[in-house]
Amino acid sequence: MSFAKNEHKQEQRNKVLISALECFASKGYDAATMDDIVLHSSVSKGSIYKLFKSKEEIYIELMYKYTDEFFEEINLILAKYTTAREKLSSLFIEYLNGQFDSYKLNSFLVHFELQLYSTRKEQMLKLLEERRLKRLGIISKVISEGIQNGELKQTHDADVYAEMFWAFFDGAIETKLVFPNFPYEKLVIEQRDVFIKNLANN
Amino acid sequence: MSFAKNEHKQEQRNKVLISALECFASKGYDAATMDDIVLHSSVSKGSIYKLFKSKEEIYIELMYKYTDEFFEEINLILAKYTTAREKLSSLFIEYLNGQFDSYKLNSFLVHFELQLYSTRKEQMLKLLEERRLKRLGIISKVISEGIQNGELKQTHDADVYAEMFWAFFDGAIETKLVFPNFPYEKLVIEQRDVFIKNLANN
Amino acid sequence: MSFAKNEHKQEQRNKVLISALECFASKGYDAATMDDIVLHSSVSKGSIYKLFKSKEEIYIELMYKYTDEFFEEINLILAKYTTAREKLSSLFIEYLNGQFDSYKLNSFLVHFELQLYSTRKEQMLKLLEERRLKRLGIISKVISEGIQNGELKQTHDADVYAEMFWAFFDGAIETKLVFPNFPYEKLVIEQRDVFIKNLANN
Amino acid sequence: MSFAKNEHKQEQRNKVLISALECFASKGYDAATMDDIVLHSSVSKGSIYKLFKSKEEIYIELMYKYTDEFFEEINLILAKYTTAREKLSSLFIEYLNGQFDSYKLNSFLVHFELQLYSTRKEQMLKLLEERRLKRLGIISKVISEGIQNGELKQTHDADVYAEMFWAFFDGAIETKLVFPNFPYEKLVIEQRDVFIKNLANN
DNA sequence: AATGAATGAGACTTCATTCAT
DNA sequence: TATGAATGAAGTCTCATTCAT
Repeated sequence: MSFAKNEHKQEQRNKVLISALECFASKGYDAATMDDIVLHSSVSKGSIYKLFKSKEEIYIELMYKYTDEFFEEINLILAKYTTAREKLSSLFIEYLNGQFDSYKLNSFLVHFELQLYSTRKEQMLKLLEERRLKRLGIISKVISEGIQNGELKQTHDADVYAEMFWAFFDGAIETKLVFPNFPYEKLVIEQRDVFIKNLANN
Repeated sequence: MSFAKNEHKQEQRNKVLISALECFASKGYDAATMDDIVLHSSVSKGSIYKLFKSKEEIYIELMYKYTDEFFEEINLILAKYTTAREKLSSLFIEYLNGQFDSYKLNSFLVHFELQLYSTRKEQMLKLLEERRLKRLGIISKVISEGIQNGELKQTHDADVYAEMFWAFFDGAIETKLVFPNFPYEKLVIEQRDVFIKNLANN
Repeated sequence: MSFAKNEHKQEQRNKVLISALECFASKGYDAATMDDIVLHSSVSKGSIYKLFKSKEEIYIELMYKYTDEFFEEINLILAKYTTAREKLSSLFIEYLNGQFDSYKLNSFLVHFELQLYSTRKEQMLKLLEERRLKRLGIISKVISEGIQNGELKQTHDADVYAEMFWAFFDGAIETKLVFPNFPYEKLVIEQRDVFIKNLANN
Repeated sequence: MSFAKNEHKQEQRNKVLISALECFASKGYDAATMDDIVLHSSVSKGSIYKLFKSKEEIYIELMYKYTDEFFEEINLILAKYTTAREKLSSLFIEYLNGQFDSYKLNSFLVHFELQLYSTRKEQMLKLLEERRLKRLGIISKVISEGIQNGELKQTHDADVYAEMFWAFFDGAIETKLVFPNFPYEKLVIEQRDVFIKNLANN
């Protein structure tokens, strides 16, 4: 396949994925139909099935896309800072301050649903487990480094605090997705202070 | 309707709800069919439709059931203790220590999915919002009382901490549901300590 | 069976038939359910099935009832008059002047539907054919007698005019049933004049 | 959509409509199933539901088709003649002489049933009312013109006679549909003579 | 290569009839 | 005898996927 052709294919795939994300977000994975995606993406059904094996494959690809973007953003932020406290603080503020655009909101929503969906799909679960550990590792590493350089308390278990970091965000973001009145930003600020104060070597 | 008949009807409803919970948990709401529920509950299709208007009504009833049981358990625990610290601590330990039986796990799973599903159903959302505020109020009240009697720091906002309380659990329980390896119990212990230490007056 | 019991049975049957007529009229035979009839008649389902073999049997019984009442009314009117002209005229005016109560309207509606329905039920068709010929004979006889006693023109065929008599009414009543604006009464008056003038000897 | 595709679609729609007409005629609207229509038309269920929104929509479309064909035939006949008497006479003879093929018989049968069915569907009733008035207008106009040019008696009300015209046909055709022995043709001839003689200026 | 018409399995739901109480 | 809960066959409609053009 020539380069140009391959590029076209990638564009098409992206068009489909972006449309699918909106369809899945607005109707749910099951309720969204391939026709919805065809309409929304302006890519014909035949072409979609050339690009993706099935509706479920689109779902899975969306997960990859979400994951890639997720790590990219996280790493981008972390690279800007040097101390553990700055890194953690900036994640709270820069990435997760809740000023999400609709694309990001949809991504989160669809991702949460997919995670529960994957409960029944061993294969998907494995992929998600990997991503979970990777996500954990990133924060764990930041904390470990902070501990090693004396910034953070030695008494704390980096892994456990990394889990706590994400548990909070998962819960808070999901709540925000479902309940628009949820005071997400206020919570994030408070949690940041509590979290860092707890870890910090005063 | 006589008492005996009404009781029978309640039993049947319960049978269906319990079966539906398992079906929804093991396949997902959309993928689970009425035939699945018929098979699992040994209640005929016609009878199920006499008991419930639609598949979705079963889903909603399940939410009510879950909510009722949830508040019942929480209140039972809180009634056993007097100080705010004991109350909070016992919630972490007694209710949420993660020794969940399969019924409870299924309830959580189905409830999380329903919550995301309800994103697209205004009416369901209202009910969930009510429940959310009620759940919030329970913890908020415990914290407020602790603040008033000097047990907890006056500087903290009871509502914000109540939100943090639940955000953590939502995130942790969901993670536990999806990833069996997730060290839920260890996390809960740690979070309890951090949470209470943060709130407590020295 | 004792007399009292038998009478009770007849009463029950009547209750069911009257209710079924309203249900069939308001929803159509197919759309009306046995539960509708149960509700409307306050006769339990078990009892209805003791009284009638099936829903269709109720339909058929309704036809018998309609037919009996039809002939009774017609004969009552005819008995009051002596000349052919008076008899015909009075049928136009007394029986068919369109001041139908809702019971009669329902009877007509259900009867028309049943007639078309019976197209596919050989057995019912036979019964209807009999009734049709009987109905025809009544008018035919009136006309024949009028011809014989010189009241009406000898050149006319009594059977053909009898058919015309009923064809008009069938068409007019059906139209009236469907279209409330249809000027039924005006038409009946005019048709009476035309019909009788045509038959009458000067 | 290209012309060829659109044409194909029209053909398919027609295939389905013709099959549905036969199914509705032979079993009745309610008793006829979509599977019957699928089998009879050799158009798959999915395709039928692409072509028509629901079973009822097929019914309604059938009404439109019937109506269109009805007016086309009537107008074709009327266009061939000039005098009112000829026009009326030709309608009796050419259109309504009863030499109906099975397609026309089915159309009449289904149409009569639909008319009664529409009693409970306000929207359908409106459409039928329009058609009724249009049908009335055609005959009314013929008679009015005959009156104006002195062919027909001035004393008669064109509208009333137009109503009588159709009432007779409705009754006669319905009777013919149900009872094959009904002497429809003989009746039409007689009715024509009576009807025209009554109107004609000797 | 791209399209979208065609397919038909399978979903939810209804309701005439039966039968245990 | 009278009841109405229980049944499950059968209905309408949807939609992921295929394939001829």
